Amino acid sequence: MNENEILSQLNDRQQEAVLQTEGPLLILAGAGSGKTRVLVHRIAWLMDVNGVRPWNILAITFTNKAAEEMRRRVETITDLESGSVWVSTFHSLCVRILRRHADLLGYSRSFTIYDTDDQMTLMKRVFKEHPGDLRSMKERAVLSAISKAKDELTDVSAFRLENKDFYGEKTAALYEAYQRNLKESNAMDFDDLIVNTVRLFEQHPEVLDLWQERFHYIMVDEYQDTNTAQFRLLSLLAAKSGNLCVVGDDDQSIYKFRGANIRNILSFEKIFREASVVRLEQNYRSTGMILKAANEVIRHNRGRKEKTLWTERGDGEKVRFRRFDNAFEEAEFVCGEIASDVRSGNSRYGDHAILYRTNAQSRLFEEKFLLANIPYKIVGGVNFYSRKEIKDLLAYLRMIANDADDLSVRRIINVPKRGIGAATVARLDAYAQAGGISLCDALAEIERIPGISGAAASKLTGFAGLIAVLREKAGYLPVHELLRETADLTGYTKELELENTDESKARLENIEELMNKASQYDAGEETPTLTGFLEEISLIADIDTLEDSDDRVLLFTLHAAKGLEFPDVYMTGMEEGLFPGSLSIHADNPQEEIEEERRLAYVGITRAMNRLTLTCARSRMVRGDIMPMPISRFVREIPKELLDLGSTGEAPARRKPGGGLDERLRSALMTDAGRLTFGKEFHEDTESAYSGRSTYRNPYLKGQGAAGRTPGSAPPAARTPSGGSGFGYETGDLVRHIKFGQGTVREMKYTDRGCMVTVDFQSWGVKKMRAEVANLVKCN
DNA sequence: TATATAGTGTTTTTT
DNA sequence: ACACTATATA
Repeated sequence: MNENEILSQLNDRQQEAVLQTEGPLLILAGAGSGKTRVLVHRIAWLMDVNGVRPWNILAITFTNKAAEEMRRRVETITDLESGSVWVSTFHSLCVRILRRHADLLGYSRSFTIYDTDDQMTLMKRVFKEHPGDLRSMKERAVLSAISKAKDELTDVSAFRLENKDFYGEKTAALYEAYQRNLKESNAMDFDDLIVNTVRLFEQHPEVLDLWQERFHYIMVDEYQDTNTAQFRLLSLLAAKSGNLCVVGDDDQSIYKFRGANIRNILSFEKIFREASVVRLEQNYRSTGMILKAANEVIRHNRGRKEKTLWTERGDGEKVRFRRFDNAFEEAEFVCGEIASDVRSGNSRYGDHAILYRTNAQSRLFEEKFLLANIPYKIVGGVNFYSRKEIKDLLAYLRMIANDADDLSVRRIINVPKRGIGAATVARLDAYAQAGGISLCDALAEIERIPGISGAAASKLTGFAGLIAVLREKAGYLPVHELLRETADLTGYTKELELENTDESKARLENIEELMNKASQYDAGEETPTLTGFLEEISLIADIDTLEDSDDRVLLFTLHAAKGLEFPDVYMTGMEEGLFPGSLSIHADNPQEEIEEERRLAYVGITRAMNRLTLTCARSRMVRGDIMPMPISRFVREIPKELLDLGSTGEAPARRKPGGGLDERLRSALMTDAGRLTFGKEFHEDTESAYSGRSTYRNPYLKGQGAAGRTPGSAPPAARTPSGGSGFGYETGDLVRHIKFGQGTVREMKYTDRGCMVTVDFQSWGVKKMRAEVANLVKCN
């Protein structure tokens, strides 16, 4: 593109940001103000107008998905091959650098990356090794102290100097032991990736020079969420060229708990004194009502850079607020609304997003969507890669790739069960410790290990042999085949097959899924390697795998939703104690903590393009008991004229505590309203979902029958349950469910909640569900 | 050594 | 509510 083409697509402020290519630049970009657009056009300008070579440009994004998106957009507007522009996250960037120079820091290039679970396992081990009275300390707390230290680039000796009290000293000792263990295992945790890159640059000026020469122009997205270590990294890289452009919004800083340093943005101008500042305040995303609500909420924060977003879009609909008796009804409402929206043809499932504060809240929604056969995807939450069977198999791969990885060896030395007990492992470990060698190395010298008897020794030899075979295969097999061999040769698959329970079947499915991912990796990479595969799955988050093309309702935590936008957004669980969470309300520094929560609310509100709905429950199950939940202060901070309170009209600002008769009547009305939506219309909708638009593919079913039924084959299914079954099937019939597959109807019972049908599914066992929503289809 | 059971604590949020 | 740990038992 030429100059005019690039500039014509931008407003004045955006143009300013693109034209200012030299020197430090801070772009204060409000939510939805087109910051990605600016970054993309800036890259295009650098390349097409200024003639900068693509490989001299580095862009850092918050997620891999954002990186990919940016690369794609640059690709479409530039004349040049943009492939060699580096667009990556901090962590991926650091790994790429470290793989090249790890030996300078005393690591091998095949170092392993430890995730949060691995960190915990390692810390538990460190606790055990550590004599003395650590009983009162928690691994979690120590890990978080260490992580915090690393975010601030505080090494063990500095930590020791800063923390001289009893617990400080203990923590310092644990920090030291933890780091030693990591290094001996040739492993780094997430924080180490950043810290070690900084150390590399500081200790090896020639290496720093190399990379400074490479990156003449550096751009950083989501700058408000960088921590001290990341900022140091940027300063080092940009020290020579001085061309550092950061884009951020202090109002969207929501990762303080992870070390994000809001000072980085508030004082950028002080640190880089000749820095230019550009403000982007025109919002292109949301309607006026939504934007006003967002402005009103964030206005309650002190210590922010004053700015007010505006839009040329019209006011649009008011922000809807609905309150329900419990979380169950809240979920029914949201589910029913989305179902009827899609049925009416106004939107697709993928236009809707459900946001919540904690991952635990997703379960209720999941249940509803499952029963209603609405395609959905929960992003984040229980990580696929943290499932036991996945971690087990990956542990095998890791020990193949990195023989110093004792943590992985320990994990799978007796998995599946091969009769190697704790006592034997302890002796092996003692021998390895004494000789200063890894467990793998010790395995090669079994005959010399004292105390290991004939039986135990032969079992260990067998294990060592197995590993040797796998290692040999790793030399020539692609990753997915190596994975299959591993699952077979170790007997892992066999064991699960023999177990033959619902759970073991699900685990087998997961293993299959892992192999699929490996195949995808093998196919998509120019030079696939085992290390590369392991690295990819450690650094790729759930959100990164999201395909825009598939049409499903998306469920996120508010954190995970950052940087995304949706036409129709539901913010759920708007309750004091949940959001803002009780931890922040009762913190030592409530003001600060609540402000962070408020920024989170701001992020949530500004995700919405056309319609925003806030919901909450009067009572909610919290850790086992039912708690009364007041309406979130963030709802109350929105002026009433911006809110649509629904037909039952509960004014959030003056709700009577205790609830008199009035209140109870209104509750009842509210409940009914929820039911109405859910009952009649809902059923019709699930049918329309079945008969066409849905692209939902059930991951639990393979091959035929995995997709929804073909258009036109929907059953006539009368809704009135009077007389016969009224559902197109009866007791004894073979039926099919989209998730559970085929099963036999055992019982049909009519209650005041409608017809409850009990089905004995072939691969899931007996399930009881509401016939109205189960959408069972009779098989012939 | 492996398994069943009772008891314990735990959670915001994530690369 | 749930997962994880320590303990008792075969």
